[in-house]
Amino acid sequence: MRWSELSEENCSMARTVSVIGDRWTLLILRDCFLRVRRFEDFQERLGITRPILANRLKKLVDEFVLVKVPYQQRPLRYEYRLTQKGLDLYPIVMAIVHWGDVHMAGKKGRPLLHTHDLCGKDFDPVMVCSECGEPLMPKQVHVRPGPDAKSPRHLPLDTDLTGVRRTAKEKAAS
Amino acid sequence: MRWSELSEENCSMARTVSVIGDRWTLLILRDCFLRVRRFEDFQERLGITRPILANRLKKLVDEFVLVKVPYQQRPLRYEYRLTQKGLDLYPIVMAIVHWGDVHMAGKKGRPLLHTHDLCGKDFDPVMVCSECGEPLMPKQVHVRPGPDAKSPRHLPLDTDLTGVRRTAKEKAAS
DNA sequence: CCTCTATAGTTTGAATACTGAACCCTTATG
DNA sequence: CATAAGGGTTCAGTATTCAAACTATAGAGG
Repeated sequence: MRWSELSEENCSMARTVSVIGDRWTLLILRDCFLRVRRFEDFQERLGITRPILANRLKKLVDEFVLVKVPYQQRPLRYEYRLTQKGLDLYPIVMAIVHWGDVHMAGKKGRPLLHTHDLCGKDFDPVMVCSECGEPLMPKQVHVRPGPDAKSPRHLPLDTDLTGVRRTAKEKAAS
Repeated sequence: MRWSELSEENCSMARTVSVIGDRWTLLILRDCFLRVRRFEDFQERLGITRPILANRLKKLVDEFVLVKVPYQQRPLRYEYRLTQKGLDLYPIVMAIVHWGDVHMAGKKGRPLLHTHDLCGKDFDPVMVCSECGEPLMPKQVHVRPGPDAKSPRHLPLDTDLTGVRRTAKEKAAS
């Protein structure tokens, strides 16, 4: 499967991954949330090569995750800013950073702390259910086909979620 | 920068990305949360090539995100299961799927719905502050150096977060 | 014994993508 | 006119990925 085909998959994860599923893109987005906005700054901070940076920024602009905004005339120069679509990536970025804080931190602790202006405290991000507000546990969630369900390859419609997989033999028998 | 160097960066995002920052790895993990566990099943569902699948599964096992568990003897065969470290990736996966649902869905709606067993309702994942429980907005969060802060290249310690970037000239003057 | 099937990989050569270094363009400054 | 800042592009060499075929283990059937 090619990158270009990924975005046509009938799966929200595949479609998102077609936009941000690349190590450099994720690191660029991290820096965007840290208010980095200019080509030279991204390049210097990330240690990314210039051709790749140009390519990734262009892709993010094409996907409306970033916009180019002029910050000076003569010579005309642009900076890259998150759109609302880009700002909506915040939970993804925070979830990734938090997992790193918990599972990949060295002995000295975490590199960065986050403070919530609303309550004034250092916090961790927690993912909760929009309906009941309880933290989400993978084993307490199950999936079912939505209005746009159809891909036989990407929706496990014939998979029971109890963990008992059917063998080819069992499938053939049914 | 090489993949191998990424994991040594002084940044939780870079460290996490060194483990999961690859389109195939993310898609494999999605399937793990859908209870897919065997090589042939991943291969068929994802349309991934066999060498890459073997490589990515090995990497995830090396990182303790997955474990190989034998499910039969003679011939000895293993399946891949999420460890606790792997289960902790759930917020990342849910955040990615949710962004796709909101920003990349077609006209027909979303491919998959999620039901929360605790409250019985279809839900969206929401990221909240661990301290006050309010939903997190990027503009209401600021960062500060943690106990393991040090990388001059990856911590914006000299960046004011108001969006006003200093030019090289201004930096030189200070 | 011999072959076929199931499962889980490995090998191989061609196609793509990434890297590092250098170069290009515009305008301002000395 | 030379140099610098800022934002890219070009190019040759290296690394990754792809598709298809091949290997390995062991049970089932003849």
